[in-house]
Amino acid sequence: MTAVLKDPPRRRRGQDTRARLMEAAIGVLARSGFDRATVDEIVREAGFSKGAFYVHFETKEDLFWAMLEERISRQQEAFRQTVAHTQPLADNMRMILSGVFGLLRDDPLWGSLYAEFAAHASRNEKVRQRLAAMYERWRELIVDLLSASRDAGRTRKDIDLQFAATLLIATVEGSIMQSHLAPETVRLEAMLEPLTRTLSEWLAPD
Amino acid sequence: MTAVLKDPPRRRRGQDTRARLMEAAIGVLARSGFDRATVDEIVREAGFSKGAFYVHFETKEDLFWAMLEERISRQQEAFRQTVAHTQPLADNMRMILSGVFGLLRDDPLWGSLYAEFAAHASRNEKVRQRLAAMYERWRELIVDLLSASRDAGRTRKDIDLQFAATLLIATVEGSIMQSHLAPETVRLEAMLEPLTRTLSEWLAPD
DNA sequence: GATAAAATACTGACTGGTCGGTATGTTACT
DNA sequence: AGTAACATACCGACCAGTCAGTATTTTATC
Repeated sequence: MTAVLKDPPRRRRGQDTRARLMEAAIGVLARSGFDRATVDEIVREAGFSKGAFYVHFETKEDLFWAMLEERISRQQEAFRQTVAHTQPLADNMRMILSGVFGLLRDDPLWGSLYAEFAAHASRNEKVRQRLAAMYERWRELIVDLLSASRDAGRTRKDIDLQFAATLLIATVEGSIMQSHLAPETVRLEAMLEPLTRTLSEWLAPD
Repeated sequence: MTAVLKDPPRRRRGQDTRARLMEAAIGVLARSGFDRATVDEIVREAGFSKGAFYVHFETKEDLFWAMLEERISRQQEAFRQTVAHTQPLADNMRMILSGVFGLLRDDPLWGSLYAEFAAHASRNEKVRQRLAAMYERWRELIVDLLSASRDAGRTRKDIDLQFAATLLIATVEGSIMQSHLAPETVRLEAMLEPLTRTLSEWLAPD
């Protein structure tokens, strides 16, 4: 029963209602979590009525899916654009990290939302698979990057690329997690340079 | 007088009840999350009635706190015991990692529970502070360990210990995250050795 | 060491409120 | 006039928390 997403209705009246509902939902979901977030609150914040909501989404769960997809595709797009093939690996690393960190700085709700996604994923097999696929895609992108760098002699050869990619993701995600939950002691901005240096050194050939 | 027809193994009362409620709650919370988990389901699973619940907990939120505290203290106790001061840093590292990983393997619900805690923390300032304090405690433990190792000349001196501790935690937590959400591609057990080696090499003096 | 009284542990029906979803009506656009 | 977008009022299911009563254990009294 793959819940097919409703086609966005053609925009007729006013602005793009669906987009405004989703934007409002970001705030409400981050503030209250999926279960506590009420449809009434979302539509109120977006300046619409409940009826409008059910024109654009079949259920509340449907909205959740739409948001997850939207966030994932946006983030991966940003990632892809960042990995222009700057030559030195360290520069690439710095650009990727500052890209990701910047996204979080500009949109501070993302951290809460991601925590919500993760929690949902651990109890909902479908969501979990979607997040797993996202990880997989990231790993591919990173492996490609490292692979090219290795072929150019800029990265040590005695390293398993899959493991390296997993470790890189883990490091970044774990750092984000800590800065999200303990911002008074772990500041992402401050970690950019040391992280870049550490990871680059690790990957550099002797 | 005449023996009342009651189950011979009389239920122990009080003390035991609270523990059994909490144990049942672990499963229900991991499965449904805090908001969807109903008190009725928890007490049913524990074999009690709703009234019993409210003898031992003031609110559902109260139960959540109790569980958070219990998990944190248990994990830190395990950690403290693991860091017996085995001499080589690599061995210590391996023991710590396999300790943490083992905890997760033996109790697979922990991953879901932690995701739940994190999600809650990002919308509840009190919970967030409690988790932040937990991170802080971990950092202290790790800094102590590294500090001792450095003094013994077993760890490079040109490294900021706070940063190193943050990075170690991030790496481990991020790995756990991935293996939790994408177990088909990231297996914790398989990461034990490479992780140990990588982290040890990074910290070792040239 | 029996028994009553008090304290404690637990039961489960009930309530008051909440909220996702729907039914039906209204407005704007073609 | 017909249709899609939106509004509003409503319903039924669900659920945290309460409370009055029951069961069991502990303490007090003789």
